Amino acid sequence: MSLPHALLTALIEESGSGLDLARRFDQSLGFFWSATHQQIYRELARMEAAGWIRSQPAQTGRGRKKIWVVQPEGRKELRRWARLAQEPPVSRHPLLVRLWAEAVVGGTRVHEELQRLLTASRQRLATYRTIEAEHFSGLMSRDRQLRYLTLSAGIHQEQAWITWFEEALRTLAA
Amino acid sequence: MSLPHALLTALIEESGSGLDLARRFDQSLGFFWSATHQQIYRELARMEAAGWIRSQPAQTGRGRKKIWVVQPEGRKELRRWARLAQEPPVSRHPLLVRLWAEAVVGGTRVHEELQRLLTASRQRLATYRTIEAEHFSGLMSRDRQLRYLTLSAGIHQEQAWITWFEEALRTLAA
DNA sequence: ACAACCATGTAAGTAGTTACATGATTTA
DNA sequence: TAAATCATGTAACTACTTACATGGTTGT
Repeated sequence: MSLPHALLTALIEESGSGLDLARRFDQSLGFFWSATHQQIYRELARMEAAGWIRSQPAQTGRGRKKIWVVQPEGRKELRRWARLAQEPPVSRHPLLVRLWAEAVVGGTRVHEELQRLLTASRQRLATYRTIEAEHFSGLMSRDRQLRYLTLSAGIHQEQAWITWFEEALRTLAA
Repeated sequence: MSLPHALLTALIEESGSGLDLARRFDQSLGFFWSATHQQIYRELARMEAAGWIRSQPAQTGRGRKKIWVVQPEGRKELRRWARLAQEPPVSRHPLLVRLWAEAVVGGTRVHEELQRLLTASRQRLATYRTIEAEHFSGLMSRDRQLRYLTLSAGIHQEQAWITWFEEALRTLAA
């Protein structure tokens, strides 16, 4: 599981509350990782129980904001995890099932869906390009280059999908 | 959820037992969808309860082979589902967290992991290319072209990852 | 008869999603 | 002071994974 380690990394970068983290995952980090606040709160509770993080101040109960700070044990755990081999996630894209169903039973109007997903991919790519131009242009430090790589991965993936969507639309049009 | 609809499509293509399906998902279908036999058996039971499929003959209990046949209700359900809009799955690749951790705490030896994943991607791509040459060469019928698209999606994805792995390795080497 | 394999299934646990509940703080 | 918003949390559910159990068939 990578979520707790994503949270540890985020908190080392900058301490914050559960909602702060949820917002960061919704915004800048969203292009390569996502998590809802429910998931985050549950995970933070587990991480506190494990002694990886501590809340500052140690308030309890609902509604009281907690700022989470990573403890030495948390850094140790992150270093341990970050050296393990991790398999790439299996991707199960419903569109591929739909395309297969089109081949088997037909009449699924998959053309429209391809067009819709192509538009969405182009928009995501445009967003990535904007972030790229604003935050990752010119000469970059090693640290900055490493951060850029996560964005670059998203760009490569979207580009691959866009090329494939176009190919698929040509196939269906023929 | 797409698994029951993937199973319906597979069974319309060719009726078979749960284990037959598991083997098909392990082999040819594996490059765009995967499911373990436990998942498949549970889903088949639900699909039978819904009246989408029926076993031929209607044997019960452990160890007795059941050949599943799609009922008219099942075809209807597949057609219904195949027209719904489906969002692409959010991809959470642990490697991106690791790369981010490398930027934040360092010392994660992510270089080795990138090399390992690059090799694995190259092997998968080679497998896809073999399937492509053996089953999808020359002029293809529309049906065949549609089936090729699922393989083509895998090829585009792997190529994108390979390009990105190489870029990431260059960045880390610098 | 018994080993190997084929085939179906149960149980327990992890991860993620959706819907809802509740307390605390800010602001009109 | 009431509404809006911030913030934390519970509950229930779905999908997937891992480990194990059990019956049936085939070959020696």
